[in-house]
Amino acid sequence: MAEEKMGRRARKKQQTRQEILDAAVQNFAAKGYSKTSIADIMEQADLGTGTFYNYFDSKEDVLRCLLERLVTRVHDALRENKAAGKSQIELLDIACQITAEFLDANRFVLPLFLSAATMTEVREQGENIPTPGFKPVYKSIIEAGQQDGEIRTDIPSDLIAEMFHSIFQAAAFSKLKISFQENVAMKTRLLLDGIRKQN
Amino acid sequence: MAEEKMGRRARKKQQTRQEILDAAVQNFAAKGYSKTSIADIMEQADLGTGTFYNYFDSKEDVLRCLLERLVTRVHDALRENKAAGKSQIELLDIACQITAEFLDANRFVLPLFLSAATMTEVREQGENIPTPGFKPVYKSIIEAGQQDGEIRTDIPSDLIAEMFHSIFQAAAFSKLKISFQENVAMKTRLLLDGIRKQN
Amino acid sequence: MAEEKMGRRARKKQQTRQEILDAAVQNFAAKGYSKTSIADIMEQADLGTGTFYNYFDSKEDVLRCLLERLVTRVHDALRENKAAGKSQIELLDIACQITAEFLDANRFVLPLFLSAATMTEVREQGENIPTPGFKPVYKSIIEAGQQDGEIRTDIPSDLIAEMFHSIFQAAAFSKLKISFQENVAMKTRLLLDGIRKQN
Amino acid sequence: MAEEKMGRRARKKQQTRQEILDAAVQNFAAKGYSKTSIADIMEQADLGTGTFYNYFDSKEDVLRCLLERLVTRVHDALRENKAAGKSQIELLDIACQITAEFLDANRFVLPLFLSAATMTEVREQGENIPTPGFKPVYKSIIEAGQQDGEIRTDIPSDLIAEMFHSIFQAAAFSKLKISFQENVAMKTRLLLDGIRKQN
DNA sequence: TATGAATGAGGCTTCATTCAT
DNA sequence: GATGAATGAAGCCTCATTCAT
Repeated sequence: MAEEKMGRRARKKQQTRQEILDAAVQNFAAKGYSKTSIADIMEQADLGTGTFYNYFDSKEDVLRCLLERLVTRVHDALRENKAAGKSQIELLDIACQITAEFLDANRFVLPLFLSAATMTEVREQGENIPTPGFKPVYKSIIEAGQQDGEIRTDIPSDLIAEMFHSIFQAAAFSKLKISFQENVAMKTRLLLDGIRKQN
Repeated sequence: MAEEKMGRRARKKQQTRQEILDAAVQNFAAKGYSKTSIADIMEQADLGTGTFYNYFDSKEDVLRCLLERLVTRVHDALRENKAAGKSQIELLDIACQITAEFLDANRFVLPLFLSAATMTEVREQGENIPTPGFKPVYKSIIEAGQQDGEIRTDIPSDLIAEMFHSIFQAAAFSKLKISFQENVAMKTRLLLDGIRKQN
Repeated sequence: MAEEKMGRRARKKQQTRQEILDAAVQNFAAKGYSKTSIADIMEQADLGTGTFYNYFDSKEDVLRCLLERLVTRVHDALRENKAAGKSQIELLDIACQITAEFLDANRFVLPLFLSAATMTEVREQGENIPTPGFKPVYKSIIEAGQQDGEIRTDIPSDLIAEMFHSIFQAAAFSKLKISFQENVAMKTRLLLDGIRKQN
Repeated sequence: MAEEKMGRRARKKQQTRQEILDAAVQNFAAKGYSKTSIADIMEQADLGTGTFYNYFDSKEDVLRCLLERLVTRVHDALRENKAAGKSQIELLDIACQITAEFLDANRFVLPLFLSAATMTEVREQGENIPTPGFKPVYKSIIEAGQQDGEIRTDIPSDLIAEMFHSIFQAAAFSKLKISFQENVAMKTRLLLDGIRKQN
């Protein structure tokens, strides 16, 4: 890692940046993105307002960072688990589980995720914020499953991937009194049964 | 209907109100809720800014109206179609179709629907704006299906209803190049297959 | 009186005007002048907003009317009582009593009276709203008293008149738990003792 | 004093705050409280509009500050002068003189003082803005005088204190062409003669 | 005469961003 | 790098006033 090579200076900088991100996350989670001001964030971080701009370009920049971070971590976690020779359906199940675990521990980003689309400039319909690589992970597993004959092929892989994506949305806003992870687990079961190739 | 009895004055008033709603809808659809100012709306409606407040209490009030209207219409449309003696699964299919049609014609409200949660005060996680009766419609059909033995009972009806709800979210943000209604149709197929009781 | 000669038309008009004044008075008394909108007044009067302008030029016009009315009535009441051959000091006492009675029954105008100065355009320092004839009444009695040798002459009559005026202000804002009229009575006693010519 | 210990930054901040207060005072004096906008104040202060909110919560907050400041200063000035063994009547005379001097140098606050009642919500009749300690000072001198047998006891001290208070109001709005301080002096003489115990 | 919808100027307030220290 | 005062555009909302019916 580069971290070890960084001087004290650079390490301190990283740390401050992290503190700002943490503060942002807490505020976003508590009040929502648009109701959170940069002053709010920096006060929480116990830093001067102006300092913000030494680390980020804008409030939106923070959001972008948070989302990227989320995606990256999920992506990595999944890659590790794809190793063993499980069936694709099993892999999807595991993927959902890992994602759920991560989101459960970082619940706040999901609202961000969802609101991302609405809070910024006009984008091409349904384009919202990039979130590079979140759906692709799922998509690639699904396509492998379709080639293996495990998964139905009458529905495009993209579309199925979107359904997996929506599981987390649906669970995030669920009114049910079960845990987030259980919630995701049950929804995953429904979906897995729906996509399994019928003989 | 009262409409016939209304004087010219009242009719004009209704019409203006509608024009404002339309203008709001166009702006919300184009720029999102929070990026739309009341001035934007009223300029689009070709009315003075202050006139807005002869019809609505606040921007949030407009949103509330739009959502209510959406829910009411969908609800009504569904009730009409529940008449014939179709199976519950078939009913769900029809319900999704009708909802999709409505949303397709009123696409803009879906972003609203989603962003509703984030634009106001903090609410209990997943509470967002009431949207009375949207999910309940689906839930009641599902429960009927569970009693008839058509639909699996190992997953709570609420949770299944949430998945139906999320179909529309997922379709709204879809990046695929197929039509919204087709998109919903395919996702519905996946879900219906997933909830069907296995023999 | 002209009232008897007025046709039904004119009588109705007078009555409407009065209703508006009453409504204004109630609102001013309850919320203060600047927090009262013309819409408030006209709603209270159960009339359309626009109707206001058939009777008054502006909100300030209403205030002017109310003050004029107050002054006129007090003035008249005093004139009637000045008849009998009382001493000037006694007359002043009576004058205060009548004024207090009137103000007690029309309490709301006093705040108006006081705020009048601040709520309108810039006026020469201490000019505020005309209030024609309120102080003059007192002043003329005082001057008569000075000529009769009842009242001290080392203080200008104007200045004494102002002190009488201020009695009502002081009583209006009094925090004491006695009645307004008693309050005025005691303050009057102080002042009368202060202006009496010492032998 | 903390002032000496303040850094340059803090000192500048205090100064800016003062400049805003001064600008407010000038505007209030010229146009009255409610006709003065925050933009007016800040333009006079040659600062951006938004800057106002770095120093005050609202326009009403400014008013509160000004009144507090007035009261505090008068209070202090009086305390110093109470030292020497003057009679209570003499003390009252001095008190009026000092107050008049202060108000003469800060004329603007008097209109504030008076208009305070009308510019905010309805308050209990005669409650207006706190103005803590203005009347109490006078009241305590009066009560001492009553105990010493200098001042008449048939009128409550509160009520007499209110009369002293009203002297400044009456003088502020006076139409006479004499100076404010002379005006107060004469009115004070009237009142002192009125409250003196008759043998 | 009565109406009340329409108006738009103007008030208050928030906040992302800059910049001198 | 850190600071936080200053900024001013922009948003929301109120309201006296007009005018067509």
